[in-house]
Order: sequence, then C-alpha cells, then structure tokens
Amino acid sequence: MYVTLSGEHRSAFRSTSRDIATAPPHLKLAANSALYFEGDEVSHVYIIEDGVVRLTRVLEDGRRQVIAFGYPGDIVGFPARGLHNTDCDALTPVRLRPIRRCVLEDGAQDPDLHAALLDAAMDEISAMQDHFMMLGCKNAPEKVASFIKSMADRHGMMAADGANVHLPMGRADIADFLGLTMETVSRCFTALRKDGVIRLNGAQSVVIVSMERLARHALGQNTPAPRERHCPTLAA
Amino acid sequence: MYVTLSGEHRSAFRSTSRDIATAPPHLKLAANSALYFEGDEVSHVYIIEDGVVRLTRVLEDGRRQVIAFGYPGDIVGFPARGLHNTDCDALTPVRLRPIRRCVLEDGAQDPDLHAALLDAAMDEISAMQDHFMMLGCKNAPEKVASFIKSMADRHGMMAADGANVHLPMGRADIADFLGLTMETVSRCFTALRKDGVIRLNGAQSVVIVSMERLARHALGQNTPAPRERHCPTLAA
DNA sequence: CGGGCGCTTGAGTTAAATCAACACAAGTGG
DNA sequence: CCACTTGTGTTGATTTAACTCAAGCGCCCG
Repeated sequence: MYVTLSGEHRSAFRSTSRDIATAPPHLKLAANSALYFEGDEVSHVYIIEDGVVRLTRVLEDGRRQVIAFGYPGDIVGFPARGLHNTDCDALTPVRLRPIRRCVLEDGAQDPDLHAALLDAAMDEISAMQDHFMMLGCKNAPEKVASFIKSMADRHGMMAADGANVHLPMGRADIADFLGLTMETVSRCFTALRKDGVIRLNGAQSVVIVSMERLARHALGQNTPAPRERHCPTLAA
Repeated sequence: MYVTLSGEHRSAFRSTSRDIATAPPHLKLAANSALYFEGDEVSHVYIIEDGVVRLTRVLEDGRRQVIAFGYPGDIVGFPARGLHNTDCDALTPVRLRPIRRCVLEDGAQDPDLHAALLDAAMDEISAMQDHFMMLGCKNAPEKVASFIKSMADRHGMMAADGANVHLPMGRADIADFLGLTMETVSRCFTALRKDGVIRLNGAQSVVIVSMERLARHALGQNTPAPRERHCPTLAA
C-alpha cells in the first residue's frame, strides 16, 4: 500500500480550517478553465481543497513565467492594490472555497481567519524564496532535480519501488516555472532517467528510484569526483 | 540603545541579535552589520524607517541569492515555521521599528496593525512576482534595465537633468539579485551608458537620461525600427 | 601619496537556447 | 476499425548569450 509523504503541516488554515469548512459553498472548476486573470478586481481569495491550479504572469511579448502551482491547502488570489496580479487556471478539476476579500482588510471581523490568512501569506513568501534560489542560483539539471524533489516532498506517494509523483502540468509549464525551455527540461528528465535516479511511466508519472541521489543532483553534487574541485575563493 | 557591530562574522553576533530583539521602540544598526541570520528564531519583524537592508539566502556551496532590498516602509523578517528564512544585513546605517512576533499570531490583539502586516505581506508577494519575471523571463540587458527602472520608480529623486538614483548596493549584490555575474551587470551598465540612456557619477549614482528609453530596454524593445518586423506567426 | 578594493574591460569557453526532425499517443472522422 | 490529424514530448545539430578567467583602471581611504 502507499503512505503519503506530505504529512507536513498545511499551516495555512490549521486552527480555523474546520470553521471555514462548514461555512461557505464549494466552487468547482473544470480542468483547463480559468479562475481569474491578471488585472481582474479581487472579490475573493480561494482555498484550494482539491485539484491543482497554475499561477502565471505574461510579459507583453508573450514570455511567460509560472509563478506557482497551487495544491490543496494553498491559498491563491492575494490582491495587489485590489487587483489580481497573476492568471490562475485549473490544471485538473478543482474544488475551491472562496473567502470574501473584505476579510483581508478588516482584521476585527474574524481574527482567527485573518491570522490564518497572514500565515498563508507568510508561507507563500517562504515558498517563493525557495523558488528564487532555483531561478537565480541553479543550473538546468539542478533546477529539474530540485523541482521533482520538491514535488515528491510535498505531493508524493510512497510505493513499493520508490516515491511516486504525478505531475499534472506539462513540460512547458515546468519549463516556464524553472526559467528554462521545454527541450532543456526534457533533456534533464532523460538524463535523470538514464542515470537511474528516476523512472517515467509516461511523461506525467515519475517514480523516484533514489531520493538521496535525486537530492544530490538537486545540489549539483551528482558527480562525486570526476575532477578535484579547488575553490580557494570560498570564504572559510 | 545603539548596536555597534564591527563588521563581519556571524557566530560572534548570534547572541547579539537576540539582545537586539528585546530592545525597545527604535533600533539602530550600523552599515554592514547583520540584523538576523537564516535559521534564527523570529522574535520580531521590523519596519524599516530609514536606510536600506539586504535580504539574502545562500546555498551550501556558497552560491548566493539576494532576495530583496528593504527600503523605508518595507517590513522584513516574516517567519516561516517560526524561523527567519533569510539573512538580513544593513547596506547603510538603518533605523528600524521592531514589532513583536506575537502580534502576527494573534489577530485580535491589534487588528489594525495586523491588517497592515497582512497588507505588507501581500505587497511583498506582489513585489516578488515582479522579481520572478526578471529572473525567469528576461535576458541580462533587460534585467539590468528593469532593475534600474524599478529603483528609480520607487526611490529616485527628480533632478534637473533626469531622475537621480543612488544605489547603496554593490555590483555583486545587483548580480546576485538578478541571477547574473558581476561582470555581466557591469557590461550592461556600460552598454546603457554608451547608449546615452543613463549616466554614472561613480558606480553608485545613476542619472536616468531617458526614462522612456530605459523602459524600452527593460522590455527588450531597445531597437526601435532597424527594419520592419514581419511576424506572420504572431496571433492577432 | 600609495595601496587596496570594487569596478570595468577583454578573450575564450560553455551551458542553454534555438532550430529542426521525429516519435508517440489520443482523438476524430471517414 | 483504421487512416489521419493534432498535440505533446523527445532527440539531434547548431548558435549564442552569459559565464569564466584574467588583466587593468580608478576611486576612496588611510
């Protein structure tokens, strides 16, 4: 049988989740449909209860950045000056719980929910900082390995032959998330497969053969000693 | 109480930063001293009242990402699971106002302040998303032009001959903020100068000769019309 | 005034992008 | 049911933007 690896706290709505859960109506969204667009007035923020969404921003000339993938427990739709600052689309069928925007602005209305929202916002800041390390510091193989690892850590299932991760997004989404091209992402997947670190059941289903080796790849330590690394400039 | 930290090494100041945390209303920090380190327990968040701080994270192997530069009005130090997730250092002498962490967690204690903190957190999310576009989508000249423009928009002074921007951070900081090397940043500054878009009074003082042209550089539209662009593939 | 650090510039290298086929599965319609 | 289209992913060849290594410059501080 399987066991979820992601027993982590979804601290976003830990204490209040039960209260929230009873209150408002669910909202359902079909795969590939949009929840909101950049520039839309923010009427609600949304707690994702089931499914996966994709947050994106695009430049005038069409270049696209995937800002984040939203999984159950995540909150999406925080406003900037009252407006949505990303597009949000469903990658799978999605069930959401809307929270009225006014709750954000009036802390006295529902203090516990307000604190939960602040907590969710801080978690998002933290997640974005990890994402910065990927985009700014890592090379392509490290980015892809880090991506697979983070998906496994948060959303993987333990199977007999290793952690199993389903990737609801396409290669192009992964590429735009990591600041790479689709071709480079594909080559990195292939390299990891040929190294025996992962196996692929179709493009969207990844089995992690060795989490340790994946973690090493994520830090660029995949080549144990092809040549001596001599780094006199590094501070002690 | 004035905090005098002579310069450099973290272990020496770990305890000091805990003392800082208990200090009353206004807090001063000398240039090049640390406010906190990644992994420190969060006792306070800080409103920057004067000066500029730098938020950084480092990978095991020393690669560094500058997450953000904190200017007056910004709030720094939001916790993730109770811990600081970046280092924070003063680039200039800094004056701060500490806010006890418990205010984050108890929304009822001071609802207005709590709402302001949530607002600051959402602003930071928004700013980070802009940063993602830079890191993930833009090439080196666009990154540097975008950086100078954003500094000018937020912190520039209007002078007779154009907007004047002081850059308290060094080229290496800018490089680590943009995911480039120092050399590439320097070359991009030089290219903008030779193009007449900016002028430099020393490395840290930039005069923006033409904000429009800078904005075009930031979007990669620096070449106005060398010849007609014929793009049949672009959607209408 | 001299020394050092931060910045700039140059030459050569490389990692990732680009351009271009090709493979494969899923869906569609004849 | 099978041919055909379409979308998505993989692989290969080539180009290029940015990195690396190395030297030189200039400003600031002692």
